[in-house]
Amino acid sequence: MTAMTTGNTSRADANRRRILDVALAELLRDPDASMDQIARAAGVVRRTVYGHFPSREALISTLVDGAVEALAGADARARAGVTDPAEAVARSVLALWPVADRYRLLIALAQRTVTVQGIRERLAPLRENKVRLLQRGLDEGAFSSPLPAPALAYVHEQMLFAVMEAVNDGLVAAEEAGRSATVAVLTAAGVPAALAARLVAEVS
Amino acid sequence: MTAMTTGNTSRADANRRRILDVALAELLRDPDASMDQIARAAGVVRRTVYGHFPSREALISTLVDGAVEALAGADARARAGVTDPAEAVARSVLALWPVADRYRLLIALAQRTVTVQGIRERLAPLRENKVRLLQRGLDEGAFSSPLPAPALAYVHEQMLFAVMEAVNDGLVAAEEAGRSATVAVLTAAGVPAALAARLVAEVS
DNA sequence: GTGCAATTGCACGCCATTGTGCAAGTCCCG
DNA sequence: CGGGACTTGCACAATGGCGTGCAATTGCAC
Repeated sequence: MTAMTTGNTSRADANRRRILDVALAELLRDPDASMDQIARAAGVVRRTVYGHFPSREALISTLVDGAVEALAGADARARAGVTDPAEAVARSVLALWPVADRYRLLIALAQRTVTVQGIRERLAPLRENKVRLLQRGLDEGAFSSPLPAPALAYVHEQMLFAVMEAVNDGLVAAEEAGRSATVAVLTAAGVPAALAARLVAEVS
Repeated sequence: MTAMTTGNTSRADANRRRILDVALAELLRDPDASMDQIARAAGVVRRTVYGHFPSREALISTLVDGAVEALAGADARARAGVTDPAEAVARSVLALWPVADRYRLLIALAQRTVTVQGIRERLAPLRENKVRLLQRGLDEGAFSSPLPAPALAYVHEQMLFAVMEAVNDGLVAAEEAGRSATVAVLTAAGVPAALAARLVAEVS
């Protein structure tokens, strides 16, 4: 059992992956889900989870690492070589949307003050990129808001969360959600609604 | 001790009030704050809290009741006799802002799936009013959004939460926050930024 | 000042959860 | 068909929270 650290059997690998997958879903449903709930949902006994992850903290931390990597990657790829702030935001949000949806749990966890050490910290670089982009847009007059760029970044994040909730509650169609959210975010940044809609239509 | 239910001594009343106040602050800092944390913060022993509230649930429920009442009252008063949708939203948000800030804990609690029975339910009437207002604005062309009115309501709520966070983190000045948040909300609803700013300046 | 309500300071019992230990299984690779 | 990696099924100790009981104490009001 201690040898699981080498973890190279197919069975063990599959289990580990499934535990992570299920944990994501389960923690999304309830951020306080116990190890037992997660284990059962993964079709495994609690003891087995501890074979793969030394602690609850470690399990969540692994989840966070994966999420941060996926988010940062998607954002970087989407914005590569784009100079227009509005278009950059549009591409970024469109690309981030599915990833953020999958890892939505993080947003929920990051909102709670008491959680895994440093979720916010690990997301900070990503956020800083966004703040810089927004600042540039405000400076160039592409955006317009009474809020300073960092606050606007908060607002954008929360807006995504809100739209995800709306999808969850059946208020918005899943296929449309990404585009709608992007238009909404641009609009909130002061881009005229018509322009935002056109831009998103072109880009996606 | 059982007689505390009649609760008419000034001392008991003061304590009860202080417990509620402190609980609000403490639960805001950490939604999972224990009864002991709350009691200590209120300068009282845990046992005393149970003298005033039969359970943790009851304590929070009392908090929720107060919040819902305050919010509903402020909203109704602010919108009385206002017909223009944009102006109604502006007045509503401006009036709701300080109350929502005080009871911000609720938003945090309402976001968590597992909490006190029916926070969402008790806030539902307030939300429905807002949805109707947004719908009317969309119909009349005052607002513009790819999101349906109920989803837009979610977005507005989350935006307020985001701005409160921004204030908390020192990104926005507290005195400006209410107006800024209102402009941001109107902008997100598709009201041109300049118009939103002017409207808020007139109204506040 | 005295009396009564309120508060305190223990004492419980209960329950959920976390993390570990260990022996007996099970599965699959070679 | 072995044999080693993985899993299971207990059992355990340690926290830590909730809600309650009761005797002793405090403090306000009258």
